[in-house]
Amino acid sequence: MMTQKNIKPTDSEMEILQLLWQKGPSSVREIHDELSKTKDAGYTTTLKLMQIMHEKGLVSRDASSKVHIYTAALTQQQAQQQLVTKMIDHMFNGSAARLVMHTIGQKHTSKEEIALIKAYLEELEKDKK
Amino acid sequence: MMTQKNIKPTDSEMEILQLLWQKGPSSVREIHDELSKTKDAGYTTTLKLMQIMHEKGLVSRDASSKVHIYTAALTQQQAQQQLVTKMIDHMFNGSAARLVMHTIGQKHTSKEEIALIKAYLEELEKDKK
DNA sequence: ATTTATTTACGAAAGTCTTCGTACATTTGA
DNA sequence: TCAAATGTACGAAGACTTTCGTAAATAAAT
Repeated sequence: MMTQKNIKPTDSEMEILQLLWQKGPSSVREIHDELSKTKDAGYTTTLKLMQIMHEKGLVSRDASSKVHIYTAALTQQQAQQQLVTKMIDHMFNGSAARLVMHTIGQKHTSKEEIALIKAYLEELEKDKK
Repeated sequence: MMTQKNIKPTDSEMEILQLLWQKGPSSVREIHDELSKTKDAGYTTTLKLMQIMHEKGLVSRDASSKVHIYTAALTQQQAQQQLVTKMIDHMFNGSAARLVMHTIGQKHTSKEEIALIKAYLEELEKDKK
């Protein structure tokens, strides 16, 4: 059996996935209300997007009651994984280290954040020993 | 004066930008030959793409001779920056540390890569002291 | 000089994404 | 009960992307 086709969410679909991860299984209404805070689109637009996402297998839904409830079909982990991997391959020549160093090397990475990373690295080392 | 409109390259445009960064200023022919190694599209398709990229301001070109020479209008740095920033904002809740830890936490990040990152962090610390 | 090859310009088809209007079904509540 | 509100389904328009065929200009070759 082949692994689920690698469907790439569009930006709009991504916004909806974000909300589904954040709020858990939700109705179109709930997603739409949240979405309209930052975006200007009609209700049926959101509905249609979510229906298409369902066709694509990006979300599953429970249609047992009138108000259908949608659930993300990917974990946030999986989606992040795909994006990061693609980014490393295409933009950073396959080197995770380059991505990391590029990211850290930005001025808006705070001292606290760097400390976090360092702590994490040290944890890693401890485990390996 | 407002900063150059934030045009987002499509995936196809990104492929061409990659090649322009890699090979420097190039003709359509050069880009197309390289592109066809991994992709199957006609010459005029590549041409059209690059013309559109020119309209969008993603590339500049020298049309003084018959064979136009195209140059990326963004540095690779700038493009990486945009992508990484967007990713951090949208997928990692604004925390660069989370992106970094997620990236390192993948099994295909080798010991050598991790060592590189550690060395980099230590350099950073030295500079700050 | 004239044919051949290479290149740009242009337009249009096919595909995808986003948007919304309209129709129909179901629930709510007066 | 039956009108109003809310929800889903569907189709189609408009925008954008990708693709390529054809025509016209320029350069190269014989």
